[in-house]
Amino acid sequence: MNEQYDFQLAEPRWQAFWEKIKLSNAGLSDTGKPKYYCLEMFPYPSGDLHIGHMKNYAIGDLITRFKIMQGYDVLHPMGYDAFGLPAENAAIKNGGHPKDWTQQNMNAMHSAFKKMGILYDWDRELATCQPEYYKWTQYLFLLLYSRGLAYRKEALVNWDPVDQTVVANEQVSAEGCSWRSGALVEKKSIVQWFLKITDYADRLLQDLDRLEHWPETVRTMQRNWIGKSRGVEIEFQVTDSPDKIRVFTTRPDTLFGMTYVVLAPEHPLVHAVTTEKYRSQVTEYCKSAEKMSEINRLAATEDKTGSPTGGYVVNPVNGEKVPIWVADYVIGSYGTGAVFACPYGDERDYAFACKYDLPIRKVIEPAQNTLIENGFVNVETDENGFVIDKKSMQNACVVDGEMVFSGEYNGMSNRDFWRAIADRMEKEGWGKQTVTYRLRDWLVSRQRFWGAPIPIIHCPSCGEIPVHTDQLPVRLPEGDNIDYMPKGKSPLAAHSEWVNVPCPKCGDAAQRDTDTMDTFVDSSWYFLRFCDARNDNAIFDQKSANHWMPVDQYIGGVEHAILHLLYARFIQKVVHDHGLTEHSEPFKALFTQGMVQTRQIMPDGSEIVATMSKSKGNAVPVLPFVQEYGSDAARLTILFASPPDRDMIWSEEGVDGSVRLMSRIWRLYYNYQDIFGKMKFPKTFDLSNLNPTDKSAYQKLHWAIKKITDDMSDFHFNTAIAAIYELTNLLYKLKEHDDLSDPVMGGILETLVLLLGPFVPHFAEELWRQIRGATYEKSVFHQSWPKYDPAALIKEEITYAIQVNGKVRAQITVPADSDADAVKKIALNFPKVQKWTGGKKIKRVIVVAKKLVSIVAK
RNA sequence: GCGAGAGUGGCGGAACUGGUAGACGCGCUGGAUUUAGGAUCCAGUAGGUAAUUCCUGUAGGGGUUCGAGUCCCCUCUCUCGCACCA
Repeated sequence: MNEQYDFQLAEPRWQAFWEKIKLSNAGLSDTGKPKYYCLEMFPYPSGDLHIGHMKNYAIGDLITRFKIMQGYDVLHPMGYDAFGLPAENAAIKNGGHPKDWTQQNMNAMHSAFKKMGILYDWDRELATCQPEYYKWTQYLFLLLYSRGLAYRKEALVNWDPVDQTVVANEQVSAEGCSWRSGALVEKKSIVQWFLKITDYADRLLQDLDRLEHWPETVRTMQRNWIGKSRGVEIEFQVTDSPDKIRVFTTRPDTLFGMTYVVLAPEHPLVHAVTTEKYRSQVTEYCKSAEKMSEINRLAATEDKTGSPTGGYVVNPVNGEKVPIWVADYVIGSYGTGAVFACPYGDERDYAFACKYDLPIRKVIEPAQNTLIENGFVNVETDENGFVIDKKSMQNACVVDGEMVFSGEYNGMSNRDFWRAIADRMEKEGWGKQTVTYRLRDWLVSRQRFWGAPIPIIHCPSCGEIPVHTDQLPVRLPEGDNIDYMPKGKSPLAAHSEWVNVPCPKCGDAAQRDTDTMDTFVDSSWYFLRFCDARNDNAIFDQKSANHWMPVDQYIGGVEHAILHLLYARFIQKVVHDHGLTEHSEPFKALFTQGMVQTRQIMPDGSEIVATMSKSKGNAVPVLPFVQEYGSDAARLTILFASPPDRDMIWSEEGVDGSVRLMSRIWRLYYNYQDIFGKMKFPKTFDLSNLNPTDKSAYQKLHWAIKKITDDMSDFHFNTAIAAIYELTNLLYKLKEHDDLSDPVMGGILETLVLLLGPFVPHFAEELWRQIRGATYEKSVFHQSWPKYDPAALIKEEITYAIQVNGKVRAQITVPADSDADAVKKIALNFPKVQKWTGGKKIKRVIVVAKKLVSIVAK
């Protein structure tokens, strides 16, 4: 054994060894081992792995190795989310085909993964840009199409002016910027492909309750994103017109308080209800509203604008005529694009009514004690319930109460009235209860080149014709005569020999659809493909999918809480409904790791903290770090630095501690190398036969086994590593004692290697081989994870803390089987305690078993 | 504005259902060994204090309790998500 551990030698050696013995290949044996599917979100092949990636993949590898040692048949695959704009932008900048740039990056990442020693089943490696993969993405699209879940329509969509393509709602930030380019999106009306995720809204919502191993935050975010609300749809007759305006509301109980109706500027009836007198004003308003939303969707909150139309509707409950307004605080694409306004009970309507001096009618008398809560001030009304001084209200009344000025319903609680009026409108036929979702259909067409072509042919006479599945994949053109420059249309459109094909149905001249799919489609099913990655005849084999799915542990960043995770759940459900898998949820447990950030000093001297990513230019690559300290030290540092779910600001400080720990452990084995090979070490000991030194070493080991095993299941890797430090520190102390015996120390060192395995795998493998000798051929990861000896955790003596009047004043150590009275007696007679109780009357003594004694003295 | 989470030494972070706050690590200080060390080992390290003493301390303020980082109320700060969703 060398005096020092040489990671530069050991790491490649054991990486090759693991590959040779197929340690990372899943499903090889029929030994009846239970399956375990561990998956990290696959990366976009941006070039090289940075520290943020490393954190993600280190966690996956840790779990994988831990589960292998626990006797599972572990599936742990890796691939690349390889379609996407950066490749295309690189092709524009440097020439060449996006394919080549992507392939280069994938090669670089593949070798980085290997240098990190992460245990992947490389036989299942995939890249979404390979025809062998996107063939099945296209197949999936056609499957959706055949089930009526993919359709084309013209819609006002989010246009990214930088990337020259549309993006989905989910892909636009709250500030109105595109998730990729960061550009402010514009609104544009284009014919687009959509996936009907709204059909699954309710199931996506309900099944969230079943995902008990998902973080609550992610479930809440998805719940909010789906945004289910129960309400009613009411139809209002427009006066002097056959038209009816349908509105959606969750507050039909405020119907008597309706004083006007509002249409969104893009509502189809705006022009029909507008009278001549208001026509030019309304047209002008709609135009400016459209422009507004293009310029800044943020602007609106305070300053609501609108215009009367001159039209009126009739309130079915009291026959009153109220004016129709058009205003952009109503969103065209949500609900019916129209609302009835009750300024009394809705803050937005209240603000609008104040601005345009529209009447407010009181309909709910809040209970006295709820008045102050909302800043609402009760106000005087005239005999018809109209508020006399609007401003004096200060705020809308959004609390529950009793109905007033609501005809025969006066005195009813507003909640009861809600149901009563809903029943009545259904009976009388002017309204019905409905459910509305915030979730919209998933817009999947992209006007760019580097994605899976949408496998549809447009024929002038036959219309949309899906490409026959045996004609898949619809391959992207190769060669270097392609102009990737974005022009608002996919570069494919300019490639005439690609576009022009005979119609599969009639044979006449037809054109391929030139859009490509959103890359989130590619990644919404890759976990299924991993179950059967080399299948040329089917998207995946049902038996394989049923065996491996669901993913037992999915690991990735929170940034995908809505986008990817919602899409993947949707696709899994579709595939399930199609009979391809028995599971309707893809990810049984989800762990969202915190992001790795960097601290940057800006040119103006200010400091910013930003998530590490290549596109931000602040990515710290892993390879130099790994080359300097070794993969094991690198991951140990990252895992020990903070709990994995917390964001961390990256710094290399701390790596010295990891290196130090490993060399300390190495020297421990170096010192004891003579005893290995000479003797066989017992696994457990009878504590009563051990001397105090042996005993405390043995007890600490078993404490550590328990601690590490428990922490591992809770993803508390930092405290598990702390336990390794503690054990090592104690062994260093004890080895100076003469009575530390070889059998005990040998047994501890044999077990410690196993505990190290998931954290520093190369190092552990090297030590294991050193212990077992050069002729030994098995991996440490074929050893089973150690179990703790419960007897070692039983304490014979217990230290009690003694508090006098709430302050800790002394400690006493008593035999573990001492009863409360005995402990109390010792405590009260303890000199240090008497110093504080002397001259006082003992009023109360509380003994908390195995913990402390609390004395109250006066 | 709404929703979620967080605030503990110089720093990263520990602390199970209320029970000795600061585990473990980084850094720092002192010592040992060494030709030398950014190697190794030992000791110390929340603040105050002469003290192996006592006091004060988990963003701030109140409360419950024998006992509060942990539970309750109020305030402040930060992060994330949604953002006129009717």
